[in-house]
Amino acid sequence: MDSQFLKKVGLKVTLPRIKILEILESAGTARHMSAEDVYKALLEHGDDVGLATVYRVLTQFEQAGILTRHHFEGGQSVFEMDEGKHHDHILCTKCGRVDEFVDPTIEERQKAIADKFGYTMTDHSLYIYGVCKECRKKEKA
Amino acid sequence: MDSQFLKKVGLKVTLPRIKILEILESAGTARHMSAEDVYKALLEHGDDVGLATVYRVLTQFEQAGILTRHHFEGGQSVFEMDEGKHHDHILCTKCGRVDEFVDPTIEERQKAIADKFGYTMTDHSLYIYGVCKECRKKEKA
DNA sequence: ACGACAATGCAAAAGATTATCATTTGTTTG
DNA sequence: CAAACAAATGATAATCTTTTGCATTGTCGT
Repeated sequence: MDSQFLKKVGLKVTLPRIKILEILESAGTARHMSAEDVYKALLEHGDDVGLATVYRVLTQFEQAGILTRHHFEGGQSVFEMDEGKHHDHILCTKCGRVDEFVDPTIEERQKAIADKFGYTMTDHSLYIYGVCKECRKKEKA
Repeated sequence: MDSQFLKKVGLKVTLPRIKILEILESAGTARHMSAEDVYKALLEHGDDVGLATVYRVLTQFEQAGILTRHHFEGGQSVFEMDEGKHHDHILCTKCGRVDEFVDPTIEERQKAIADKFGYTMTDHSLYIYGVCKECRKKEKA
């Protein structure tokens, strides 16, 4: 994912956009970041980017298909790099841990349901909430 | 759903709470209301209830299990009376129409996924987004 | 390098929700 | 049934997230 990519989607190659891409790409396990998260990460790296720009760029990246925006419980949107493969999420309500999964059966059923109700499905979101193994251990203690 | 119900869940029987219950019960097709929606409906009925109270009461009702809160796309929370039977939603992104469904296969798969990842499932939310039949017709025209 | 136009930063604004606090209203008790 | 207490309300301010306006700066094609 280099700067050529930005041009391809009609965005100028600017420093803020490059920095934000770097943050998102290097996020590793913490792939699910809010705008605020990205902003803080930028500051920690010594990159001085305005919060408004972070919001603007994340929205543009979403529209360009580079990112996916999720609405987890708790108000703010979180973003993650879109690596081509769609997936859903299961979240721990205690520690915030997020795991990803794909279930072909569920995908199928969803399409069937949309058909049955006469909808053309454009999108869907499935979040499973629960308590992960680690947090259950802690609770007992 | 009478006032005795409120007492049972530890809430005093007050005018605002009764009025809000009435609005929710009589909502009919428009069962999915935001706090603002409820507030406006109250004003239209000539009931003078503060917006803060609406938010407070809706939250209390949610905790009491009378209501379910949903996080549809678009920022604000929407509430609906909980009639015992769990269901998921399919929404039209053009006109805002909402339909409800239950799919036992999906429910099952979700539990299986939670197990597989070591989670104790507490909740889940599934929203299918699409364009309904009516809106497709309008678009062609 | 120049000029057009997009992108940025800052601060103000907007939208949804929550907190504060003085006042009012249910509920409980004598 | 009225006093007494606690809970609930309403108005407003505060908070939090996100968006917008606008002057300034940076990109990119020529």
